Amino acid sequence: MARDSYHHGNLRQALVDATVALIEQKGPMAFTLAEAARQAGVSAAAPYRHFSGRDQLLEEVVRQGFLDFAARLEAAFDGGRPSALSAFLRMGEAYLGFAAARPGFYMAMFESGLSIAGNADLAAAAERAELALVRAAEALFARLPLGRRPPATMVANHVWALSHGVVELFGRGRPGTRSPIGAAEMLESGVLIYLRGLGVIPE
Amino acid sequence: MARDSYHHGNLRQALVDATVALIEQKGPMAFTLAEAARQAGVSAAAPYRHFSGRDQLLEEVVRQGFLDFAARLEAAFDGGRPSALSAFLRMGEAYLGFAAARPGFYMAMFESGLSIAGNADLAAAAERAELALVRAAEALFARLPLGRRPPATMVANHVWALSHGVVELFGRGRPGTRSPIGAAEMLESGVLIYLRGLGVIPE
DNA sequence: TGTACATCAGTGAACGCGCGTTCACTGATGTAC
DNA sequence: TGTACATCAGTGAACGCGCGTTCACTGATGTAC
Repeated sequence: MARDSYHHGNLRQALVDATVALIEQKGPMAFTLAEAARQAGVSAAAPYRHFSGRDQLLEEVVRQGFLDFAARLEAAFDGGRPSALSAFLRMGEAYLGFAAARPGFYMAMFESGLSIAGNADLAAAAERAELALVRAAEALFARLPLGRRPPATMVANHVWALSHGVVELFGRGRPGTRSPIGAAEMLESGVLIYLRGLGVIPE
Repeated sequence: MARDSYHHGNLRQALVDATVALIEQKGPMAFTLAEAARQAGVSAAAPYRHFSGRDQLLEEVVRQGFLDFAARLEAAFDGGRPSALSAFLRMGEAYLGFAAARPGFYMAMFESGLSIAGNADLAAAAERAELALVRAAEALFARLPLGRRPPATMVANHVWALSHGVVELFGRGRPGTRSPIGAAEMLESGVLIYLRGLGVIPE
């Protein structure tokens, strides 16, 4: 953290890290370029050597966030081993794990109000995450007869929405009434009921 | 809207309305007391006759939002007529309907970062909405044998989380890839699959 | 290895801005008689 | 119905603040010879 010379060495990434820490502590509304620079031990003008401005720094945070997010989802799925179902549930855990371990990234990605569609890099990174979810859903249906397979994109979207809702409402005690049941159990039970409804889990 | 005298007449509510409109247009981060006052056609100091400050105005918006939200959910459920299932689905529509018709309120309630637990009035209003969901879930299970009824609170939370996720991710095209299927269809299909998984819908 | 010099990555002062909030004030309204 | 007066709900000027951004600058680094 401490500067050992006039040059910082890795200011660009240090600013990204500071931004994440700031958002984690005080929410995405509280992030300011000036504060991020201060946290990185640098003058308020220094960030302009690496970013065109406040917005571009935030975009870089979101981009890195989506890449890490996608990587975690992919790693959790692990090609669907040992079974597509267990891999799918592991992916749900990874979703919550990311939101819990990197709340600053998660908030920047989903709560900062930044438009993802407007930036090609961001859209690509977000799409990689979505693709991981869709592939996992497809694997889940691989053994079902062709005519009985639900649309994988729809299923991926349902599960994403449920996961996101659980994070927002119960992952950080948002709507006053913190649920007695933890977020992880909440998501897993919900996904299991949903998959039973799809006919993926017999009985 | 136009002032016809020195006294505004209903400034308190006009400020609430202006806040909602502002948040709707530019997101919860962009709301400022000064801008709300401007929109209400009043000096920047005037709001202090009705609110202790910026935060209290936002709290009032959230409070009114939760009351309207709860009222809509209750009205949609309508005592579970004609059937608990159709009433439950109607309630899901009402959830999305509120988010779509009053996005300013929805954003203030769920995206402004305001702590609901810290304010007794807000907590009460939010609880009324949650209660409506729990009651609807209970009605859904009324015909099931006692031993086979799922915990209504869990079901209410699952559905709330799914609804919220759908609003956030697909209701306003958040994560880049606006889904081809609309938010309403997305929620209804998800809830139906979930309820089938619960055994509420036979087949 | 040494030197000259271009380039890079910082500094610090300054700017204009809009915000939240306070303050003494004043016009409008409501009430007692 | 009129009048005196208290109270209410605004005004407008002022404040201190922190922000985003620009600018000329300078110290550190890398490279050609």
